[in-house]
Amino acid sequence: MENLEKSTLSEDFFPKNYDFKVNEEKWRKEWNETKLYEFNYQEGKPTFTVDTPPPYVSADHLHAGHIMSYTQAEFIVRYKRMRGYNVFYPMGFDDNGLPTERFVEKKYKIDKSKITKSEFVELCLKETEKGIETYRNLWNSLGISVDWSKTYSTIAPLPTKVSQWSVLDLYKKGLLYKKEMPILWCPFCGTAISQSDLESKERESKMNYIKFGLKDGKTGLIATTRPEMLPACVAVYYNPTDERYQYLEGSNAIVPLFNFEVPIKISEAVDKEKGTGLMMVCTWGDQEDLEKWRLDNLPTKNLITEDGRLTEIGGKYQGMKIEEARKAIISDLSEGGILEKQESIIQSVNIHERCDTPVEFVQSKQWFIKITNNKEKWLEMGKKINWFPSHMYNNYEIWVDSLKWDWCISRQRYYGVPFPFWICQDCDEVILPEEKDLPVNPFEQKPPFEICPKCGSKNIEPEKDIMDTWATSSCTPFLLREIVGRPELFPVDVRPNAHEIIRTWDFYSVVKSTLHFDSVPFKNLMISGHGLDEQGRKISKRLGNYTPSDQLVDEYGADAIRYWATGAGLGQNLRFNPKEIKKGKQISTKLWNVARFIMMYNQNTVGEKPAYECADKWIFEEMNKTIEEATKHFESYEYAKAKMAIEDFFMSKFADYYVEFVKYRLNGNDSGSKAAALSTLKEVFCNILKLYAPIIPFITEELYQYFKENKNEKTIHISEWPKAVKKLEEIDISDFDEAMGAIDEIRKFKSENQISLGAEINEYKLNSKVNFEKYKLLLENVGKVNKFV
RNA sequence: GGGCGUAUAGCUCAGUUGGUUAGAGCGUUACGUUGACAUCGUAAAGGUCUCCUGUUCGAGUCAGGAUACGCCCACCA
Repeated sequence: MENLEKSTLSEDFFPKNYDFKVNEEKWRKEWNETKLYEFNYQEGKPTFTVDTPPPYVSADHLHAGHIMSYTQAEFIVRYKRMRGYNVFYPMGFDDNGLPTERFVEKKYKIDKSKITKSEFVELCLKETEKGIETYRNLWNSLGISVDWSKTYSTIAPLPTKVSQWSVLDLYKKGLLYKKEMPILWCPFCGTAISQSDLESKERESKMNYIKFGLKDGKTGLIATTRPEMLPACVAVYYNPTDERYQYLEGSNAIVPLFNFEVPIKISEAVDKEKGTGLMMVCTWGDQEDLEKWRLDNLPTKNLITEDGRLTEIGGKYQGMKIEEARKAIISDLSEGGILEKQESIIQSVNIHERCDTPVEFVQSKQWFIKITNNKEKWLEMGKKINWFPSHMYNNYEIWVDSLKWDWCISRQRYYGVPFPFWICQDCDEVILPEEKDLPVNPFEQKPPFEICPKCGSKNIEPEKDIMDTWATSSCTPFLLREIVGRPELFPVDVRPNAHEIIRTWDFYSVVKSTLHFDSVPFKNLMISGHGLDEQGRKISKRLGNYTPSDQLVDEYGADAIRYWATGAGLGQNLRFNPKEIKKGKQISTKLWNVARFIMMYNQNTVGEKPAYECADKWIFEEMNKTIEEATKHFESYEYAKAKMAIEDFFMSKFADYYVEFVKYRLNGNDSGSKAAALSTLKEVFCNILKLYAPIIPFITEELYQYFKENKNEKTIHISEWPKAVKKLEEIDISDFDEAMGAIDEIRKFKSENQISLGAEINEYKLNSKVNFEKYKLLLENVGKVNKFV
């Protein structure tokens, strides 16, 4: 049968093939120009605020893992936008502090002694700019729907103001204090660090058994991996129930090589089985040393300098680096016959996560936020947040339980937000700015008083430390509202991030919002997994096991990559998989071709009264189920399940069956039936596009232009999310699955007898039970059977 | 050492509150199509649902235990 309509579907009107490069570029441009994602507060419209992680600017290694975690959150954002929320989704950049400095140091191989502070900061700023640009380009090409007009960087004036306000407020509340005490120190980075900056790493080490002089000329063995700590030894301990050492009670031990006496003490905490049961305590070799030192008020011997060398306490080893001193001391012990034996062991040591250097305990004066006295509160607040997936709360709880230190937020670095404080050098009085004067740069601005209000001294200096990166980024939940001046945007609705920053960004945000406002920082927390390479290894810069993101987008297109990102359930790791990406492309192609098919017949039915049939009702009902299911899954952040539901409907029901069911009607002469088929096709397909829109925004936008009902509507992305609607209640399709079964039977028969599905057969004897009267037309036409016998 | 997660076809994963013969996609094989579809269809092969014990009329699903892998934390005399 000849079809005039078909010939009118010109290449200009609807191209045969979908060109993702051209289309994605077109819509990218359009969305940017029309400021589609720009947030403008509207009275009465519900808001949805997203506190997306401000990434570090070390953006030269963006890979599929980054794409994965950001797009997974973005699916939800797009869904919410279509649900009618006024979405506030600004992007930020964490561009200050140690991560940026380390990045710049590595990239330019900087020797810090040969560069001035301002030159260094200059480089940091330059790299920051470049990093932001890289991110912005990639995010834009992926269709991440952030509002670029509200972009912040943590070192800009407003975020600085908020961070400074935060420490000022905490100081006034007595929750921020400066104190000199043993702290965690990174000798490589030359700064204090916090417990959350630690990682542990296994390494080979030697357990040294060293002879200590005891009373009555006896000797006792002490096992240690850190013999270089000997000069800082302040006591020796044994367990009070250890019979081997009872006779030592109240006596002293002589530290070998250095020949000074230390008291011998008892403690239940000493494990008789470990080492030799005799334990030396130094200031400070490990956590246990610190405990004993605190508990028993032991004296302090500062052995380690800020650059990781021995102080004058080290005697002849003074000035040596820790590793050097260890070797030298072992060698001397050995020569003197004081080293009984050495054993190789695997030891796990705490290292600084930014540089892998083993950390030290150093006596230093730092700023701390009180957190260890408040664990119950952090747990209580953590429970008020909805965790997706819920078991991720465990990570949080374990972290809170393991807290040993107050949160050290001061860093001895260059590039970051300064504390808004001046310090009287004579009496240590902290001089505060007025809140209204924030942000302040104490290095450039004068303090509000020239004279110390406490002691009258004129010797006032700016606080020279800067804030830790988490001390500033933990303010984002109450920074966002400041960006647009809308107090009601706090607490934010959702924070999406990967699980490795639960103990930092998430925990510290809870701390700050609690201490300032007694509120949770965010209502929902959406935790993503990691991107893995094809072998299942974590994607990392070091392994180089990834294709750069821009190359991925170029090769496959944004929709296809986004499609891949739906592959892992929330919180699960996802392997990079080119086949899944190609599948994404396939879905696009299928959508395109279905659209093309519908458009071929999309003429000359205007004004016809549609006469709906069973197949129409069936596909509407299936659609309703799909809408309900997909909506339920999106509501609980289960984008992967939503995608599966949508796909099953589109591929297996709509394209495989319904489209086949209506071909004969579209080509036939029953204008009412044809109009019904066409309007059903269009309506259902339009809803399919909407359901897919959060996941593959480009092709759905392109096709929506052909199928939207309201021609004034510019974009699918703020169109209304589909609703399940009751339709065609007068039609009974309770036996429709029987008709489907009959069609399957005919298809199978043809295939088994090597007959083309398109070929007509004269006679067929149906085995399936079916209401033949009712489905005669459908069966004859879809099965292409002339006569059933 | 403690906690959490994962374990289903060659690969990637679904499997709702326990209920016939455990599914999909990709891959493989055979055949057929190629007038919306650089496709598509029909079928075949492929699983002791990691293992053990239990609860039950009935367990991939629930309980207890084990193993492997991943992650978090602790230990680091």
